[in-house]
Amino acid sequence: MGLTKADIFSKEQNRLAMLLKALAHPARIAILQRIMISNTCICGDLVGELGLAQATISQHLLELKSAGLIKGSIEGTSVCYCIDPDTWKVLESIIQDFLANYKGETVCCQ
Amino acid sequence: MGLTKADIFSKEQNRLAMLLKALAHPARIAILQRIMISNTCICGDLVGELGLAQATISQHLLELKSAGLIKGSIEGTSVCYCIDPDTWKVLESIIQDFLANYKGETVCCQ
DNA sequence: ATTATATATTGCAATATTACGATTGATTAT
DNA sequence: ATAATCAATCGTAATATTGCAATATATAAT
Repeated sequence: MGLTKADIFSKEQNRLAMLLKALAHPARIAILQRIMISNTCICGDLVGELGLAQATISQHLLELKSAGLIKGSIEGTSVCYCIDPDTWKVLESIIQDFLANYKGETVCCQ
Repeated sequence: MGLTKADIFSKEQNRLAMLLKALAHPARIAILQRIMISNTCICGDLVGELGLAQATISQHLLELKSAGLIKGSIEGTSVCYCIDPDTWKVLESIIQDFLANYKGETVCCQ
């Protein structure tokens, strides 16, 4: 069907999956790294740096924005993007919580 | 096209995106949580616990296995799954590295 | 050998994602 | 006003994902 049955999972499971999905593309990883490494907003530098068409990058930016991971502000003729600190904190927190469930190697399955 | 241009990104970016993609579904989150919370391998308990058909769960398990996140061993007529500790360590490490790029709130984009 | 049980695979339909060219909209410079 | 620049949106094609019924496979029990 191609349609996730979101209703049978918890709010937290859906939220984590949604955020991870937004991250789960090399172009979006690259965009976020570029923003974070600059430690500032970046304005339009992305096209040309990544080897993707302008429309494609705009689409990836929209996905990151829809997930709440970044926010953009119009700066003259270009648009500046930066990490949305609120969502980013949530992301860090729920990823930590998820990974913390792992208690280390087990002695089964040998 | 629907085909990611993996060749224009770094090995690390592709690897992180691949692992996050394997995680980025509420059913697979739920499966991993179930395995981790048991702190042992789990054998066939998944069908019935999640509200998905057996074929669907089998498919999600295959995706987790293909990404290297879990491994399975045949135990009589059922199959036991557990976290693959090697890949899991890599996952924790590269997620930490990725998140560590964030230097905190900036003063731009106001 | 036959049956029961558990998981994997196949085939299919519905929907989502990725990518890009072309176009549009908005702002700045001339 | 006009042109230039930048980013968003639209339309489209190719491919991927999600989900399940049906079937196949493999082991255990009778």
